Amino acid sequence: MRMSKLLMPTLREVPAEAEIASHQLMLRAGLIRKLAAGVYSYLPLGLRSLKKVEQIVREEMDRAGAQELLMSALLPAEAYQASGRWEVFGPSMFKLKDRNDRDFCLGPTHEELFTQTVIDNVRSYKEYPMTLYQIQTKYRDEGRPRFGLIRGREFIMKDAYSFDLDEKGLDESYKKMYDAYCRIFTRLGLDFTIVDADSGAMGGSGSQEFMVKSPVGEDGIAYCDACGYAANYEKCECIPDPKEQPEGELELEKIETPNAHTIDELVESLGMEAYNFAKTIIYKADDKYVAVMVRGDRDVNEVKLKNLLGCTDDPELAEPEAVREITHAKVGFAGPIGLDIPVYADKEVALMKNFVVGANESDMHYKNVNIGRDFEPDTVADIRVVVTGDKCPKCGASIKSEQGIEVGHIFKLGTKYSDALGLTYLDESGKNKTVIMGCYGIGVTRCLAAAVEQGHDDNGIIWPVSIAPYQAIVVPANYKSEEQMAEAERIYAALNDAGIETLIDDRSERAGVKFKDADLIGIPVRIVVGKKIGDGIVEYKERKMEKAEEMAAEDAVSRVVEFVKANI
RNA sequence: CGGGAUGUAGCGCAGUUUGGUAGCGCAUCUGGUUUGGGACCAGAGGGCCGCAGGUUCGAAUCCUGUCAUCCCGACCA
Repeated sequence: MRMSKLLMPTLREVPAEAEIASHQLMLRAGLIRKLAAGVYSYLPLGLRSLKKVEQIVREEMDRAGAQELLMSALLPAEAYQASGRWEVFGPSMFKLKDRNDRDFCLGPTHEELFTQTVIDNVRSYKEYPMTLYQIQTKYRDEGRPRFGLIRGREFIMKDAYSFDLDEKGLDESYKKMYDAYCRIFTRLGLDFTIVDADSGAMGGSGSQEFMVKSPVGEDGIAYCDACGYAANYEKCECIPDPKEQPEGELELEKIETPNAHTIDELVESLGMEAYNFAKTIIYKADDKYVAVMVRGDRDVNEVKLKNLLGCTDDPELAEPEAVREITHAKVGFAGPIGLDIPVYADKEVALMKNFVVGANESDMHYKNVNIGRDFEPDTVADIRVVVTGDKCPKCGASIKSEQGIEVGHIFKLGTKYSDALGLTYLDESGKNKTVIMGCYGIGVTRCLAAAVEQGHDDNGIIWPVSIAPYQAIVVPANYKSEEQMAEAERIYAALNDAGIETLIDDRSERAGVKFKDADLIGIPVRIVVGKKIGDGIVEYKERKMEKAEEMAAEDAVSRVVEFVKANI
């Protein structure tokens, strides 16, 4: 491609709206332009990279035996009504009406559609197992789109769904997708981590996320260097840390704690450590109230709580009025003693002795509280959030944490949608059974952003060869030199003939401008035709290299071909 | 959805406190000089100052409303 004809509006200055590297660079390099919050157009260079990501995903899905199809993005409401998700999605679904006042939406995800497609079109159990996928644009009206392509309202996703006759089949289908995902992210040049993820209350038997470690990631990863265990923060199992506990049981005491309604204030006024307290927090879950206890220096993990309670709605903090009614006290003085709602205590609380809790009376706390003597929790379970330094649940070493961008998620769905929509089959003995599903997503556009987030320096993007918009660039340093231009053209033609996707910077710009742009758009390898062309010498430089190397033009061409073939 | 900030030329910004006919840098166009890491000189074009009301002789500037964008948090099938 001739850059004199290429729509590549690079920006020298950083657009004010972009906060993170990938967003800034994708705008500056002329890959994307914003149309509205979380909605972007792809310009030629951006589209080329996007198509390459899609193609890698497609090749690996096909290799794994999945079949590609394509659903509409515009969907009638009925598609989501049977599963209840027309309501569940709420405001995050883009809803619209047609001219006859019929409800439609722009599809946020397609479990129902795939399930229905299989119901309508698969006739015999002999057709299973089957995995179907599509690469398609999704719409979610996010409360807060941000970070460019990392969290948009319109984005491209590869979603796949497996259909199996039994659990064993699901395990096999899941494993195939797992392997395919590893290949995909490796080919995309991403440095990724696979973490155990929450599989939700609907009883899926497994779920893993593919994370690209990055400080701008929105998900927390807890991991262990010693044994390789890694889990989503929400999912990571917590090993109780007993701290030192006093011997014996002291006498229960009610003490005045005026206006001390936070742990910090209690620590301050009583001169004790946060881990001598137990917080009691009133949650509302599906219109029922429960009390949740964690140690003073811990936080409640609402995902674990939700799974424990098995509620449909996410648990949320009870309204202040409800708290006052339940505890007969101001907010901040709730405790387990004398409460008439179920008490769920974290495992760590069960290990505590002579600790402090709210007294269910304004400005009062109990001191020297002991489980068994003063109250009995209805349930003891792991309901806190993991913290750095916790013991690894697998090997006991110290847990570390990092942020990650979720680029893929694989999930054993089970029968949630096949039950809801009635996807069954008759087995060989004529018995009616439910098809077991898995679902597997990859954020295609997000992968593009993640690749830039992971591959850039001060000068711009550093694309992996596999998804670079072009693989090589030829730069004649002085456009007024006929000799340089002619030789650049010759090299450009040679590279194209060798099957290398090549740009030639034939613009009448100064050399500095061309170098800056080549670096900014991140082309993996560059040949500069300069003054030494009289002796047949050009410069060869990979984007990652510090300095260019001089060599004969022919050698540079074969070096580029070699480099591209080795790194694709 | 709660908290905060910002909307002025394609991009980055000043001007708003104290009302007086809109400015700088980059980019664009023309001419000239340059030509290996975002050149220089001279000239030119480009604005419903987010939008709608209001106050005023007069509003980018003051008041009210509204919309949009970004940041922190909540939420994220």
